Amino acid sequence: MATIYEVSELAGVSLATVSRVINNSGKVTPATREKVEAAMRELGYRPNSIAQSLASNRSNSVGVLVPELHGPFFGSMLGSIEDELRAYGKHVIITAGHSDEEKEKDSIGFLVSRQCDALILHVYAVSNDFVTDLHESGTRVALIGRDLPQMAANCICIDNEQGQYLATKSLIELGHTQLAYIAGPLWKSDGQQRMAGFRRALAEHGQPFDERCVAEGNYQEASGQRAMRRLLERRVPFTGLVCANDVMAAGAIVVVRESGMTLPRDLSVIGFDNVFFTRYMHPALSTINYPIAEMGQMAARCVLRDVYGVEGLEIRNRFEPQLVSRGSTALLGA
Amino acid sequence: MATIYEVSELAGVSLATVSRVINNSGKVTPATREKVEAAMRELGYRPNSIAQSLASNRSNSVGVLVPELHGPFFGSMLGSIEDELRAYGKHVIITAGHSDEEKEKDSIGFLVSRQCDALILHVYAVSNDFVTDLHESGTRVALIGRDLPQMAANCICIDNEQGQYLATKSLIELGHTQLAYIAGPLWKSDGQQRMAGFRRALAEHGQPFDERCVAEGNYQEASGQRAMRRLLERRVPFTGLVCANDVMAAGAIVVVRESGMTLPRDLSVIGFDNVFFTRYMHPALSTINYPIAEMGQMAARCVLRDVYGVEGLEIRNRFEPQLVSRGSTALLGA
DNA sequence: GGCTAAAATGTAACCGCTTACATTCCTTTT
DNA sequence: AAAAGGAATGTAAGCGGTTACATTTTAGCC
Repeated sequence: MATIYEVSELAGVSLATVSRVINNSGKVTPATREKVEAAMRELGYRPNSIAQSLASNRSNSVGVLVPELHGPFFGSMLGSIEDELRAYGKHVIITAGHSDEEKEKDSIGFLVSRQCDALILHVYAVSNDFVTDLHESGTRVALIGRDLPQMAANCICIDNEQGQYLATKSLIELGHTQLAYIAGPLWKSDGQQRMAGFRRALAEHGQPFDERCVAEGNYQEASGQRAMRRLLERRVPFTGLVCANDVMAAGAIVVVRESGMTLPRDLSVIGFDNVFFTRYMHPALSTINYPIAEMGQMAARCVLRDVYGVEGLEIRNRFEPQLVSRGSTALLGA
Repeated sequence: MATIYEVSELAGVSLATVSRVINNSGKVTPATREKVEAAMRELGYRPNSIAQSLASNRSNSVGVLVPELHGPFFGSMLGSIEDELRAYGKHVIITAGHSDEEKEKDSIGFLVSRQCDALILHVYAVSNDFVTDLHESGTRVALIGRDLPQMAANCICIDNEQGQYLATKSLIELGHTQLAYIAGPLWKSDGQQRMAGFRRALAEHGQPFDERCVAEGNYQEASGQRAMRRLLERRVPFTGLVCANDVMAAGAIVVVRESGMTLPRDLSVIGFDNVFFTRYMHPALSTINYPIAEMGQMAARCVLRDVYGVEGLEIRNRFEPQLVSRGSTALLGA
């Protein structure tokens, strides 16, 4: 690969001038600009962005850390982040943290050492303090799914508690008085918040909370199946099932059908997230909309604004969950 | 961020020695290694990987280019690639090409200028010659979904024609004699191959090919819906629907239901890809297994073997599509 | 202890680019 | 026409590492 040196040689100018035309910085006579561009064309020159980063101390790349790459949820987020950043010529380095503290820290370390100009994080395992420390030590961070007062302007979040509350309330309003809940992992903040929303809805409508009607999962499909089996084994009857995410709901429904029930006649099920495949399910899954793509876009815009000085971007930090009623929930007894 | 210079200062050794302990290269006395490690710990030192890349001319990162980031298909692929590479300390830079020639070339250029040690490509728009040129010019490339004789050892592929043949044959064997086909984009090679498989199955079973029973889509859901509407409008009756991928099948099924038909009684539908959500559909979608995650893993292994000299990896270049029969297809009239 | 070879460590050039500052070249002004 | 000032270009010092090669230390042996 040709270097800037060869270009300057061929064009008969100095390194600095070539650099100026590459970066459109400083003053360059149209004539010499043309000479340089011709030389670059002739050599098929592309600047070595590693060297650019090292010299300029910015890399035009932003690091993204998500829990998982597979599955429906984070793909949407990554897609919107890449789209938004790419429109401004920035690029994306992606790592998966697998909700493991070591791995999350390791990934962050990698992204930082990789000179990412900023980080967009959707993390679970790492503590709030770790994130604020990172932020306060000068690393530019946008956070999705957590709200930290010290860096509120860079947090993009949604009210999980309220979302689960809405979901639960919708079933109660359909006449269901016996509800079961498949919770997310209770060591994760959103898992706790969603559980709290479930309980609040029960409490507000004077319904008792029964531990036997709750099973904890880990947001993955198989855990939804296991949770459903456990719920059925306990033989406490219920007519409505609230799930902390769509994927577990899909898993649970497999088990529901295995045991001979029909949706929504024998059981109303509601999920959470509104991932794309919920509308392919039959009956289509009722759920709570979690605008993850839009949230990713907002995180990207935070970065564009704070780090790259792009102006005039509309940014929303807080999103409201919304009920999406579809065929999987129905009036009790209908 | 501390630099190697500060570490050497604090440890009272030279830059070279610090570099040696970082890279475990050359001989270092246990005592001085300990001194250096202590200094690194004290300073919270992390090597600047940009500088390492520039100096050593390798970046320990591999670039991945996929058509899209959202959707079920490429997420699986990215997940397995990241897992495999990460196990060897390599990292992943991801870009989306959106099946557009300019964007694909631009992405490749970026990844190259980013000093990626290798590229894993799943591209559509760019020509075969472009890829082989890239390969022959010394860029390390692993190709998913295309088979180029000049670089067969670095191609990971599957027989699309055979897959679509199997899908079509399965419907014929269930007694269906009137089949419709929702094709993939016919300018993409896999779109053509799948179409060819559909036609071969018809021909082998003495069934005529009727253009009115074919509608072209672009692999996205909405195009599946549109295609289905077109097919219905033409009023040529059919009892079996073959789709070039699962996502379009899911879209088509929405329209099927809108028009009052029940699956699989009134229509048998089969997809292609076996993306994860097909088992959540109801009836679950029959399809052709396309082991995209495994193929991504193999591409990663190609890179590990060729570029990083990892030995003893089992690598498969060619995969066979397999029929997955589920509830969306049934015996005609059953 | 003195000599030598091997092992450990140090020196300095280099990777390809950016950028502060120095220099040269035009214009303009008087 | 000479001086002044601004525009264009050039020079060279980094950015933070790696690595070939030089130098020093250590160890082994007689």
